[in-house]
Amino acid sequence: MDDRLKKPYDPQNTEDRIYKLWEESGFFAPEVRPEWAKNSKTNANFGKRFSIVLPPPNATGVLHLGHTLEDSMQDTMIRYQRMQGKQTVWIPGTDHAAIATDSKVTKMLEKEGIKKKDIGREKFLERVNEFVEGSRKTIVSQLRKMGASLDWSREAFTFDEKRNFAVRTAFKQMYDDGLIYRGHRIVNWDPKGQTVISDDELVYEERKGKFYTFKYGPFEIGTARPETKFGDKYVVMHPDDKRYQDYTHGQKLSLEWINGPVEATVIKDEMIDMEFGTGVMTITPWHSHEDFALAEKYKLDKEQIIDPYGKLLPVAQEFVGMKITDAREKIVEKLKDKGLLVSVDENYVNRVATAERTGGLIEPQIMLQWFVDVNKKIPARGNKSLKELMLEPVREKKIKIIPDHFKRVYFNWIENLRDWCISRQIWYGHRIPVWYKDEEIYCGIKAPEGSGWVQDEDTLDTWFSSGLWTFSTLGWPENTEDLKNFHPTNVINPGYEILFFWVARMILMSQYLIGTIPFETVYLHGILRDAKGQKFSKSLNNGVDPLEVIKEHGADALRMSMIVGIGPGADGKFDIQKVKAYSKFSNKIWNAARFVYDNTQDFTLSENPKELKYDEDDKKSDEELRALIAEITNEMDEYKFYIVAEKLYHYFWHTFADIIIERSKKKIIESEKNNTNVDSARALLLTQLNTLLKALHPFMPFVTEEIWSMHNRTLLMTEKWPSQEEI
RNA sequence: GCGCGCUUAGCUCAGUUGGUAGAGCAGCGCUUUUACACAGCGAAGGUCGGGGGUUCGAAUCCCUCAGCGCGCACCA
Repeated sequence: MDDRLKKPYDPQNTEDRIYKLWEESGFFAPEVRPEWAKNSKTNANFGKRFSIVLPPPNATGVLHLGHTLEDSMQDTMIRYQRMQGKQTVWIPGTDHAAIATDSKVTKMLEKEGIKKKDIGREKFLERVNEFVEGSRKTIVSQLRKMGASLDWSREAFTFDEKRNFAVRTAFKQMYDDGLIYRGHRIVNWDPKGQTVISDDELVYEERKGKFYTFKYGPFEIGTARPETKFGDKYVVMHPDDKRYQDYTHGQKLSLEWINGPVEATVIKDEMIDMEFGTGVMTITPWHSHEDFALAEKYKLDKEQIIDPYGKLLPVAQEFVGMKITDAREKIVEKLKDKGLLVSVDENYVNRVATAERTGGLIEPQIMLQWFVDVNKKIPARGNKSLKELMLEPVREKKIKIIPDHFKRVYFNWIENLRDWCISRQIWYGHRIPVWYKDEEIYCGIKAPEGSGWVQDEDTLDTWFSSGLWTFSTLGWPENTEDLKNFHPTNVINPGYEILFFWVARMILMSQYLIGTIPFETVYLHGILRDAKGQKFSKSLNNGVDPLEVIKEHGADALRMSMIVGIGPGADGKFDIQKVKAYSKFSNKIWNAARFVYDNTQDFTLSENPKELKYDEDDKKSDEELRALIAEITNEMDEYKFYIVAEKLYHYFWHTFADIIIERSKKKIIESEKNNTNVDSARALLLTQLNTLLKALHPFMPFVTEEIWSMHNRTLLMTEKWPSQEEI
């Protein structure tokens, strides 16, 4: 017996060694394959391929437990498919996460007393790159610790040379097709981050504030934001509101307002909720999405009140230059003095929009920005719009979303989708490939010839480059072998919280740029929470370092705890007890192997197992395992890993160990007394163990590989997944 | 307001097309027998949120009520 087996299983002294073995074998890459897999006679899946791209972790930090959930699932998928004889590739990479990284490095510099603007764009970007490279290295080493069989030769970064080329190519094509346009639109301005952000990057928060009611000529109007009201010269009410039936649409009224008399125009529109407040409101088109829409509808004037720093403009007259937060009470005071304040509700709960990354309070502004038109018909794509290109494959089931109910959420989002604002006023990111010279505009993959051209200062929304990920990692826009072989990818495995951010954008980009779906299956996972069900967060200080868990309990145990009992789309709770339980299971497998190997010394399995004469009990056990294999193979194909893992656990422990091993003990003892032949019992033990090691390998790769290595020269990783007939 | 999900053992959660309910932890009892004592084995524990319906049969399908959670939109 191998000496290693004499002690309990020790993951810490095993895992790194095994990982090195795998990596050096070259089998993570699709080009390197075992002989049986290269042969159409021995491989039922000959010629089939299977690819996954890793959702690239943000290069803003280290991996947390949430990532290990994804890593465990995807490695299980890819190892299973590899053992099925398919040519598999799982592509690693990291995401530059433009705005998140930019704001993180900005904060780091601030701690050093350095202001971004003082060191300039170039120096700042040097610092960012340095930081990102550090994070990337950490992330890569953590993925190795998890046992992830990623093809490192294909590692990509959303902001490396090749991906930058892909981004410029994509941008130009969309620009030429009129899908990307520059225009003055109302956008979400983050005064803190000094950049625009997309609708999806908003986080709404409930805040208690004051709700004021003012006299506005013959009306009473309500507002939570008096500081925006200077320019208000349109007063809106519902056409069916009997209280105001004496006023007509377009009627002009002179009235006294904050800084003197104004001429107000009556607008009648059904957008008004008669039940809310007094049923009358004034509008501020420059600083409200809804008011903007109304102003567009009736071609009303729009006036800017607040500047990008959150200060009042000259329209505010005596309040000019004041911060809006400081001005608010003073404006109310003035209105009160003028006798225009009717009432103040102190307990008003307002939902305010904040920026996801900086926490800044969003101020809608009309600004010149770049947008992706989601409604424009595209002749090259059957006259469909991007919206339709996103809807179609999911509707027609070319893309399957697991769990199924998320497709309704997806449809709901697309139906309400507005044009996607893609320009950002930050330095870190893909620079917009557009140049200006006087009145001329040039969009191209390379800078235009000639002097005097100035490139657009803005960078792109990080999701623009992530949207290309399934094919930019495979070499697009070059028509590479990888692209031909591995796109569309088979499955993508992100958390449901990035269904819109990422999954939808990948479908958009792939459908439009290459005319195919990016993946066949979207397996959404949930959020991993702590044992109490709280989100992991810095403020709660409930973070758990995956490396510590691996060090103490082993990667296999952590992986199992991430898979068993966590259904698709369901949030999981991290409980160290669960990890401990699967660490015991690792040891159980180890000890069972010890027993089997101990009792099968000088015994080799017959080439033709069918010659074996099992007794009734053993025959039953043999059939039971075959049935289990058939069952779990189907379930693996249906991405039901959480069920398979549990079944294997249960079979190994309560059938193989409790029944088969125990029964064989009796037989072996008896045979020693009576000198009978127990080869069939030994054969059953060895066959069952081998089969179970193979079946467990995608879930618990380290312990299974280590045991396998004691009696086999091949790598378990490249063994053939057991089939019912071949056991 | 629109939509989605959840409610199963003391706790945290699984349960694939409807066919006598499962795991981990906790608790209880037993055990050093040729794998395994930081272990193993065994027993116990559930009217599957309430009510109604379809069915030979429902945790599973339909209706309804209640509680919890989430997403989207609006909030002048």
